[in-house]
Amino acid sequence: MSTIPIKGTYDFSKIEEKWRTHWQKNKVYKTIGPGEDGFIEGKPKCYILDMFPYPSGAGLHIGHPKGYIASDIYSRYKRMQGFNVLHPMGFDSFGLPAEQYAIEHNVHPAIITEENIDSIRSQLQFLGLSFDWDREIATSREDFYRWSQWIFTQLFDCYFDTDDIWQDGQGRAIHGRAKKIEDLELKFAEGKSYTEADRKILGEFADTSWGALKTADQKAVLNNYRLAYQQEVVVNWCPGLGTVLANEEVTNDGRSERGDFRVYRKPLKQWIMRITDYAARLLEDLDAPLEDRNGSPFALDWPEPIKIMQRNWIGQSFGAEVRFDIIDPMDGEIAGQLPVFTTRPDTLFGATFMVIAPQHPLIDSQKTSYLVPDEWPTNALDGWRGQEPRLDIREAIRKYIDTAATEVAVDQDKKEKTGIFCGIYARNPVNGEEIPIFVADYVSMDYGSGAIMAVPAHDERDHAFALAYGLKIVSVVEGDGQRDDQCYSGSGIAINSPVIGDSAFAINGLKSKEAKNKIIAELTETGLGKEAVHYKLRDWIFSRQRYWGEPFPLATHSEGYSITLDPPVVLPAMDDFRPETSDDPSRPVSPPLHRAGSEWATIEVDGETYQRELNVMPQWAGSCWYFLRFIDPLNSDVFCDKAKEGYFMPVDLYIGGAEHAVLHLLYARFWHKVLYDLDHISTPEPFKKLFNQGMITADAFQDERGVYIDIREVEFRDEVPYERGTDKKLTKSTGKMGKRYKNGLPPEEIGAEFGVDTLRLYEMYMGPLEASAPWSMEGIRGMQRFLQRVWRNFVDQDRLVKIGEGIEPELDKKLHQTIEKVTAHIEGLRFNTAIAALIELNNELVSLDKVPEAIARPFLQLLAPLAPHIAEEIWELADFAGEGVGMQEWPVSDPQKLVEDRVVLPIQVNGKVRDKIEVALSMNEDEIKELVLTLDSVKKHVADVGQIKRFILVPGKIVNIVV
RNA sequence: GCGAAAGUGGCGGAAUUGGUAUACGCGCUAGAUUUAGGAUCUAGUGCCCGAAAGGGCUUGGGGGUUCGAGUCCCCCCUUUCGCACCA
Repeated sequence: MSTIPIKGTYDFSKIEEKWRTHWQKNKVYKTIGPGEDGFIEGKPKCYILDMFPYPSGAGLHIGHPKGYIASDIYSRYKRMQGFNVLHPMGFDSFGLPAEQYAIEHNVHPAIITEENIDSIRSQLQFLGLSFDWDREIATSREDFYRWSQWIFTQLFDCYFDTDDIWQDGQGRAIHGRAKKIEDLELKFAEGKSYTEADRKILGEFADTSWGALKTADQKAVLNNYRLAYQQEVVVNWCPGLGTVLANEEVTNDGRSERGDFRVYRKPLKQWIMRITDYAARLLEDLDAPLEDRNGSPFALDWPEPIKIMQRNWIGQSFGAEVRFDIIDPMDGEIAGQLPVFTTRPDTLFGATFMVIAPQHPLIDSQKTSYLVPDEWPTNALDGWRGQEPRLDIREAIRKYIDTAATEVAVDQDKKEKTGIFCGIYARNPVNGEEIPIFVADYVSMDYGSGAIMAVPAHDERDHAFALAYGLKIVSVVEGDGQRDDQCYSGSGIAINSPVIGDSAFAINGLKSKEAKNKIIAELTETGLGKEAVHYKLRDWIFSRQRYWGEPFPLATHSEGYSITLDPPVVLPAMDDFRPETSDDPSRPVSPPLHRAGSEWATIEVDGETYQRELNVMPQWAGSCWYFLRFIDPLNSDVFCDKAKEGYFMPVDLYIGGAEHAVLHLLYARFWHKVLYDLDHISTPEPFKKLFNQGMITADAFQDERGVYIDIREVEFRDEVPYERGTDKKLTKSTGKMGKRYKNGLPPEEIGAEFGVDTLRLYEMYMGPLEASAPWSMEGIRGMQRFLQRVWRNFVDQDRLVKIGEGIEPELDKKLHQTIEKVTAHIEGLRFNTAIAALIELNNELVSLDKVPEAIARPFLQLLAPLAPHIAEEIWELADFAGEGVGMQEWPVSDPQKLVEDRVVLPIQVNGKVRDKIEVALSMNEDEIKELVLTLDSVKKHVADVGQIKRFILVPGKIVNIVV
């Protein structure tokens, strides 16, 4: 085990230590941007970004840096190609993980976060990653989060003008853009009319002109437009964590992803981001030809599966909004209208009932729209009365609503449909038929209008409900594979619908698509509905009831409206930063900043008293824009200098895990577009090329109680795993590397045993970067052997380089083929095959006494991005000129030397390889045919020439004789 | 249920537009060198039959297109990931 350093052997730890120190001390990888000393005008840039880590207390294991190694190789390669590479690193240090860790270890997050950052930074430096550490940022530092707060004020002080259709440099028409809220105020002052939502808020002042409104009422209207707005919404309240969670932070069985506590639905006033306004643009720009403000075109080069996930998440669907008249059960008059969204307007004639969500205002007894009669209508079937048919109707509905409301946020596997009749009927606009309205929890308030028209013959859910409640099923579409007793949700031909002459909605006999168009046209004509587009995407709840996050730069007036405060709003130092947790979902919500005291919470602005906002922002806030701060991290005047931003953006390569496929990437794109609309930045999208690296998986071992045993405590006897020194047999499983599974190894441990260059190479050699692959302690030795062989090929026992003159033409050809391959493979992020090509070339060098200089230089250059320490060391020993191999120009292959003049041609008979011949590439078909037919191996299978049906020659590739 | 990705030796994996399947590495076998080696070097290594020459088979399974299929088309199986009453 002991490595006695024999003179001249490859002493990786000394070499790596030496170069690591050299790079850091001399700031070799410092990036110089526009306006800074030494900036070279006209030098092309390349912005290579990693998804920054949160500074966990556990530190990094060897699985973490896979993506960082990849981006480092690419960065070093691009530098050698003459690019001004920006390759920064920072820390996502606000948020739950840091706070939870602080709570567990009873240390203040402000302290533990910086400690963790220090240790992770040194881990990253140990790996020889070429970050420019002068640009380090951390989202929890005041000089960073003041700008997160500033961006929030931008979102607060703007609105999305849907009516503005504008053109980008490509001439593409874009619908809607963010504008300053003052523009909207001006429009109102000039007489812009209020929307229905505005009027609702204004109540008795709905007809008052803008100028005559009180400030509070004006602000209340503006809240309807701001991209960051406040609203009481039903949220996922997790008393166990003492905070609200985003939908995506809640698991399928209604528990918190972090901590595994129960989550409840609770109405709460929250700050929300109006991301839905950007749904169409976020969707469109995934594939659109884009252009930055310097006129350079680009398009998103993202993995298709990630684009698909984003498309699904945004969930655009086309259809129609149809308004059904509601009939007041008391007097039979039309009491209002119930708008529904449907993707199948062609099935309107099959709508036999309607369903509304439990939160729908029609059945909210507190609202004026409440229409539930005081008795069960006589024509209501018994089965329509729900679980407790004896209850009177209002009581029964109230009970049903209550149950639905308190139920765990997401209810899985709840296939059987429940619901109850509301006692109210609606009139189908296309045929005047009166149909009952049910309330059921399979319809949710936050999609569409919270109400649906139910077409049991052609919708699975409606079908199930109709069967359970004995409702009419009318088939109106006839299509392939349809069965009488089942619902048919495909398209086909309209049936059981009016024929021409009977109705304006005559669609009988039309194909589904035509029927849709006709219905939509007619609905629009008659004012009963219109074409509509809906999105699954919801607005983004932005408040967290925690301590360790950005405070909102907001304060609230006693009349209820909020104003922005100038950042920074410094997070108050608090000894007790813990959230108030409990098991009781009904306890009032009180964020930790409550305890900062009224001295902090109360603030005076222009002689008026305001209360500071006590929620903080979610962890996403910092990661929505951190890549912009890297460009200009020390600027204290603006979040990012415009000239620098214009030079470095967009990010050319963004490497990170696929777990951020939707949320982080969608949120960051959203903020970016707002900043773009407000002309703070120059690109409509932040990340040009995205790449998701795969995981490194590892075996994990559990004892019979299911307790994980540290992999270092596992030993194998006859291939059976045991806990070291005991008779305890263990069971093996394979999966994610992590602290939980006790199967993660720290990079320092592997680096000390095998060397950092070896570790880097092995992680890249394990397979394609995007794939997951299992760690193997045997496999890594192969890479160590490779580097040892490189060392021995170049350096002798006395630590003298073995570099010579001259070069064999065959080896020269091999060199140029290798340059060609390595360049293409690194460019395509296929490092595994790049390394394989280098191994092949290196194996050719083993038999030589001296490596020709004409090979040595380019070989070390090709190796430098992958294994930088050893490459630098040999380059220095060889006394090659320049400031190190990493500063050399990337080698270029000579196309002349790549040309093959002779080629081995496989000879097939009936598709089976029977022989191989080496021929000059210049030989023509007749010559080859003549030659091939003289071969014994061919004669054996081709009795006589007359049998040959076809003679196929693919020049330079293959010969196939068909007999 | 919907959507996506993947399935190649004992193992990790390679293979532009269909054109020598198994590059490269691990492991294994034999030999060399060495006091020793988890060092190094050389040779071999997909599977089956065969002493050999040689032959047959092989990219999850089954069909198809083609002179020729890991690659294209259809059906099925398995694994992983994402979404999930979205009207």
